[in-house]
Amino acid sequence: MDLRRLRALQAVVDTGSVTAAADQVGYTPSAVSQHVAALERETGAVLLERAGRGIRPTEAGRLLAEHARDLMAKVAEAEAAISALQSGNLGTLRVVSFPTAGASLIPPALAMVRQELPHVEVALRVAERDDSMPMLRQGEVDVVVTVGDFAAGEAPRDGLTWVHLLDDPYRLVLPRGHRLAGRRVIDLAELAEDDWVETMCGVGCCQEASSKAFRNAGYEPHWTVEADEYWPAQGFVAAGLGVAMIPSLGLGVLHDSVVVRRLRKDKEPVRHVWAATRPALLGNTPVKTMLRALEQAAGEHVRAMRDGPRAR
Amino acid sequence: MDLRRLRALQAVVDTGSVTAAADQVGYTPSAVSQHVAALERETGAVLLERAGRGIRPTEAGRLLAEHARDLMAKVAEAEAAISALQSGNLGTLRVVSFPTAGASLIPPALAMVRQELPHVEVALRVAERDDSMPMLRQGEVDVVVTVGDFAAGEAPRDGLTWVHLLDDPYRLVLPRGHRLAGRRVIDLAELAEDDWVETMCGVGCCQEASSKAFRNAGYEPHWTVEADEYWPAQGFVAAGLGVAMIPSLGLGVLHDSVVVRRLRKDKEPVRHVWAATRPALLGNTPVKTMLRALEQAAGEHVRAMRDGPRAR
DNA sequence: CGATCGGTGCACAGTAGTTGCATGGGCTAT
DNA sequence: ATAGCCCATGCAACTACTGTGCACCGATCG
Repeated sequence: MDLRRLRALQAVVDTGSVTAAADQVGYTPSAVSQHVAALERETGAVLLERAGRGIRPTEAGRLLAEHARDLMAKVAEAEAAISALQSGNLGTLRVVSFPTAGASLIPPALAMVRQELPHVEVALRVAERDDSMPMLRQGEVDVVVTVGDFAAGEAPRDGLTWVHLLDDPYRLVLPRGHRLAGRRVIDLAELAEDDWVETMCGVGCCQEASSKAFRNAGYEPHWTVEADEYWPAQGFVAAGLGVAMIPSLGLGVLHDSVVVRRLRKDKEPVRHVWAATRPALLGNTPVKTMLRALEQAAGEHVRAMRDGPRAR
Repeated sequence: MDLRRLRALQAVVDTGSVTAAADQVGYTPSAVSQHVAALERETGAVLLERAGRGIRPTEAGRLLAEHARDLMAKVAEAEAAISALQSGNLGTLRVVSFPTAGASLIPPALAMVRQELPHVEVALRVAERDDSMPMLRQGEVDVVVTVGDFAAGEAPRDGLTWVHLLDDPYRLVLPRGHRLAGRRVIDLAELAEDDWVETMCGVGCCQEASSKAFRNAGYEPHWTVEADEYWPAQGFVAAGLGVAMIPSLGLGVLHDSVVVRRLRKDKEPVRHVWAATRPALLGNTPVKTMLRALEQAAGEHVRAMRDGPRAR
């Protein structure tokens, strides 16, 4: 059974004439007649009978035309659904991010997506890179926001599409009364004798940059307490348990009793924050929108860091 | 949008593999791949993405495949409906008959149809030939049972299909005490002086044969009362208002006080009773069944007339 | 690292679809 | 009654499409 034939039959039944049907569907009367003849061969039923110099649909013809109408409606429905999905009026966008981005980068980006594509459902999960990348490759999620060990412009050619979001610099967090609190820029070496609050953000892929910075400064810091997140870490600093080195994305909210200071530009450790997706999804409106939103949110974060009164 | 393509896509999404889908629908993997590619071109959506050495359907692919499943179900539904209609498990059979057949011929025929095709609706109307034939030609009804002015084997070539059912002989109906009531066969000429009960069955096309018989007998009968149907006419005869000539089909029920007698075979007027349908309907199971049933009912009526104890 | 598997692109063969034209039946106006 | 027109259909020719076979490429597995 062929949709064009059913369409032709439906037109014939609707108009009551082969010629008018031909006009309607843009064929010649001959083509319409042959389509109906083919349907009659396939179904074994007589669909039209001659009536005077025109034709009249039989009961079978009317019945099949009725079903054809149903089918056309279903086809239109399918097309509408696909085009809705294409334009982002439907579907689910599945995003995974690493924990810190989940606080400062994702919320504004998601807000933008939800505003632009209000009918898209967004499913957000938080996971480290070792978990999130396989999920992306296996098609369980559509967009991953993660820390990469490669700098901007050095995206790996691994079959995925990488979008550089920002280089997230580590900052020093000092208690308000710290001897270096008055300085705007601090060299890591100056803190060799201080106590340190350790921050274990999950499995520590984001620790690489910071530990390298300590190696370069020539000492291993003296850890006092270990915080499992960046916000409690601020509390430990405020309580005087030590100083901490925290990436700027982790400083979205600040404790009253701490100050944030930059490290010397040339020795400033950074986390390369990337978004990744599968190339097949680049035509996907929600994915495109999300990537755009992430870039914009990242840009705004960078601007806020540069201009912000608290140097965060 | 093409059903074959949707079918291919559905198979791919179901099996998760182009090759397996090709096996399922009986194509080569290349053909399936190209069908999906065509769908992607038409919809502008990516339906499949490569995953390892296989493929994985995208959200759009799954969505479209789901709609394809719906469509296939609708197509199967349409095919089932048509084949049900073909086999006579569906639909409406519209029959028109002349009044007398509506009493003796139609009921057993309809009973047979309803038994053989219990799901077919039957719409029965009663009309004279001048009304019923246009109805048949215009497609308002499917089968007409009527009195024809042509004998068996002389069906007109008028674009319709005619089936001879029976030659319905006129009978004499006499009151029990009539002077000729003891005879089995009567010559019409013997009743020249009797009073007659006239029977006007509608517009009187069925009167032709009887009036010709009177002309042949050489007299014009003396009409006393006019009955609009055959059953009341029996009542008039029973009441002694005269004798009547009534076709055998009109004698399905007999009044207690009348007797039925044959006319001389060579002068016996008959009504040619025919069924007609449009040739396009000859493939229609209900129509075929109805025609067969009518022939059978007619045969049984003829047998009953021949063997019946009351010579009707 | 070679072998194999799965998917895809390309050229070709076969088939189906579309058109234009001729035919035939049926209605209508003269 | 009849000529003319209209509508549907069959036929031949051309066109477009579809399916196949083969080669290629990337990915996986031994």
